[in-house]
Amino acid sequence: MDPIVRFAPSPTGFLHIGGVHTALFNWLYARHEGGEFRLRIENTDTGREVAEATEQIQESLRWLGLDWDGEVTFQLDRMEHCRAEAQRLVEEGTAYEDEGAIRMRMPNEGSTAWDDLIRGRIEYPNDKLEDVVLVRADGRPTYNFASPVEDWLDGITHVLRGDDHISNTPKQIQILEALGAPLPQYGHLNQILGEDGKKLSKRHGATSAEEFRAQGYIPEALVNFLALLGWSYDGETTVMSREELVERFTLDRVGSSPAVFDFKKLEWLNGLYLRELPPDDYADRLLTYLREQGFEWDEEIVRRSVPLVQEKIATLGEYPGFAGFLFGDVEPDPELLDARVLEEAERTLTETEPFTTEGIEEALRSLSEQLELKPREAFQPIRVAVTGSKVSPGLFESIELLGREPTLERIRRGRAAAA
RNA sequence: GCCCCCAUCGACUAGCGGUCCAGGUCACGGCCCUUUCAAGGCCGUAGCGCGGGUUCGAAUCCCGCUGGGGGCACCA
Repeated sequence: MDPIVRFAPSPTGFLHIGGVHTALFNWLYARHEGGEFRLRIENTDTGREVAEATEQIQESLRWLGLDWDGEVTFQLDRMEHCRAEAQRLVEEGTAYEDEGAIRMRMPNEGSTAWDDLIRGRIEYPNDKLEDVVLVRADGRPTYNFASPVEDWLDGITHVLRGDDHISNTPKQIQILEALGAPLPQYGHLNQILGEDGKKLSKRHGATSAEEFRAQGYIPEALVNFLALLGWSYDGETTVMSREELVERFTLDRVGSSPAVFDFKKLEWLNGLYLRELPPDDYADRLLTYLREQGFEWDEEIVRRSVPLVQEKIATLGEYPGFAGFLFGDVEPDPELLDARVLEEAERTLTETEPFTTEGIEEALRSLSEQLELKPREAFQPIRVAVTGSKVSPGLFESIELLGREPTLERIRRGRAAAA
């Protein structure tokens, strides 16, 4: 039987990276096994629901390429069904009314156990199980009731979720058994922690898929990175495409210990994926990114700048700071300028023919020789005057792309500022 | 407090009793390349939490401890 799994976020805000991790593992499992991956919004807590969240979660999943099967379902839509099931339990005597709410009687002896897909056998003493509320006094089912009922309704065969749900599992198993429903198999994924070993939160940096997107990370990198948090193929292979991940993903290689989110490694992976992109693709993504971030820069120049930046930046977010000089004035630090060098550079570049990367390089190299300066000594003031920074794309390419007049203009201004 | 889960380099991990004086990747350090910054190449530092067992033999199995995390809601 093909597995049916689900990702069931609650719409309380942006999709948290931990949620992405859970969604990814479910998705990889479903795709690898040829099963189904469903998306269900757990919105029984109407009080905490954020209006935009439902759409944002879907948008994030689409961006990441985690496509789901069938229609998105909403927990609240199944409210009536849940109520009816709860009523049935009351009639059968396994549940009872308590101040308007319906609670289920939990056993006090023995233990509830299951063979966790990734942790092996877990036993939970029943005397620690409280009589869980199935339906609130206002008629809305609780998460711990609606969730298993829906898993049953949807024919979910495998529940893969964060290990913070371990203590909910015995309750849900008891509920399903009382209902006479089949049990899915449960697997509890490892938690993702911040650098300090605490649960990943705001103060560690970006925590939502949206934030990573805004910082210029691309889905391939994020997916590859997250897959490696709690799963490995052979311990040696690090870089894997989405297809390779799907092909290689198996539950028996999923680990159970918590993993610290390593932003540096993500950045490295992102840079790697960015560098491997075909230039046209890179340009398209960069353009889309810049537009999303509110930069309305000339498309042609952005495209032509791709070869200058692709090897150099690890996130798209670095582009404005790195190549922004191509689109607007710069404010160089006068301390880093050098009037004599700039005067000679202006003279040289006025006459340079052809005004191409090669021509410019040749001209400036002979300039540095004339001035008896090391290349770096001669080029740095020019770089600063032209790009406004000590760090920039290749100088000659940058000058060619900027154009002769704008370059000369900046050098003139640099001379004035230096003097 | 009670219950549950987890435990290999700073980080992610490989290792499922001998082939491990523990391998890969990021980070870090050094060197090379070099117009800056990256990228790239080469080299290197660094780890089985502790204590008991089991066994001819343990990072690998068992127990305890310690440490970390999670849960104990009419939140999800």
